[in-house]
Amino acid sequence: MKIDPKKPADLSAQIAQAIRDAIISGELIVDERLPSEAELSEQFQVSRPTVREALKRLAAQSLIRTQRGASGGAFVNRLSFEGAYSQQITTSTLLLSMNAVSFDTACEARFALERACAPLSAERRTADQLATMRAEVHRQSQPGLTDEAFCASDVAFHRALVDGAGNPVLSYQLAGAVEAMQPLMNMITFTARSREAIIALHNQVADALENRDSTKVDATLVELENYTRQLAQDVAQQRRKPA
Amino acid sequence: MKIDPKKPADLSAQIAQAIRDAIISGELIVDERLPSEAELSEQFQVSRPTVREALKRLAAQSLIRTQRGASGGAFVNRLSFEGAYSQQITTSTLLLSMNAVSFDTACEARFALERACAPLSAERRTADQLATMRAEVHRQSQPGLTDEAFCASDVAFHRALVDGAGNPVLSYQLAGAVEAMQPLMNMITFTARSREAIIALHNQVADALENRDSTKVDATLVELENYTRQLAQDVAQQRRKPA
DNA sequence: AGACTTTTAAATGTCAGACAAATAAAAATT
DNA sequence: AATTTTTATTTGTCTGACATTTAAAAGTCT
Repeated sequence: MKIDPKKPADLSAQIAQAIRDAIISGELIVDERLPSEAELSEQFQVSRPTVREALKRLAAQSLIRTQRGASGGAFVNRLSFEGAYSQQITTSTLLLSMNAVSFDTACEARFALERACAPLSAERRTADQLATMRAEVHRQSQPGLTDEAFCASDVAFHRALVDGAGNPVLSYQLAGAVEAMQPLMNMITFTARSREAIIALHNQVADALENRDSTKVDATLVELENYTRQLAQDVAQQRRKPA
Repeated sequence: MKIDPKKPADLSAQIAQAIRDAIISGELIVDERLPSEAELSEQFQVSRPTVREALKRLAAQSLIRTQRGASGGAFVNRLSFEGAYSQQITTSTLLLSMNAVSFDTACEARFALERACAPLSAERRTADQLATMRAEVHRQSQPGLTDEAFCASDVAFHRALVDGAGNPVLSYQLAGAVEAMQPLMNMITFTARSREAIIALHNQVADALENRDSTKVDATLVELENYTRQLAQDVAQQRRKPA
């Protein structure tokens, strides 16, 4: 972890990469304390501000945390699934908005991934997760709900479905795909009738999961995907000619 | 983007979050230039090193890039799918290794996601992607290949399969799941016989994709998953009692 | 006037040294 | 022995300076 050829790019980036490599390779293990900023600046032969910039880079990726005080310092973080969600969601959201990903493309990806979870979820979903889904469907049926709140509840419903698979790796990967859709979904105006249709399909999904009928879950998700894409298409068409 | 309550935690983290929010909300658009470090330090009423630490945090997430010189500065990055891969893979890899995710769990997630791509890939795969897969299978059959090289080729094969779906969102989400498995796969010793079996299954997948037979692709992926998990189980068992 | 060279100014990258604040351990006191 | 005080360590922040890079402005020559 000492390598630092003086030729190329920013020192702070190089130092961050060196420490990052040490973490990935296992040279630095979870909860291990890095040398103090003063020691690091000595070790890498750079000033303390430069070391600090490197450490901030790592902190931004949740690879380390810092603590002030006598026995403080920078410590290697245990990267948790929960903590990785937010970053994953931020990145996914920006990817969609900055690259002008079409609603269809995002929607296709989302439902393809969700359907991948369906068989596992039908097999393993807990009563708790089923109750969460029922509760969200109930919320969706409340009058006076804003479109944003409806979408948020939709996301919560689908996350419960995904979590039902009982596989943290799947939940992590899916979080980005499901949550990143929310800004796109928010562009849709949900009429009373379209909400009714979606709620009905959500209820069918919940019913099928309750009966552990994975075939039915899959079929209903296909229906839901088609309906959602149709809805988005209608909204887009209406915007083109509002008359 | 001016809010900065002086109550709580690190200033550089707060400033980074304020700028991050501005980017996410679209207040700052792609390729737009941020105010100079001097201006930002004035605007936020902090010193330049503090501003710089904030900017380095954002640079670590590829949200901005910096350029030196007269008309240089910090610019909002377009977050590209390609660029997001590496971060996604790094995070996924660390998640698996730091949380002691079992081989079975990771394997299950990976194949569930891949099977989600299979129907789309059967429909849309290009001749080019098929050729890539054939080439990788051929590489896998070469004698004298190290286990690492075999695994790397395996990853390349599966990435071509995923890319065949022609959905960049899917490719992005799947990259993490597929590549993060590599360190786990590398722990397996591939005998000549097991390589033969895997290559045969890979050929079946390629054949099915060539015929656009999504049912066959799915069935073969299930076989491949079962075989892989069995293989890992055997290795684990052999390690427990090496006698 | 036009093409080339030189200068200049603006911006990031880096450094040095200092002080503030938090925190845990050591020392002192009750 | 328990509590309080002191002390040392470490991160967080500030100030000011210099180095380096780069594009545009100014100058120079043909």
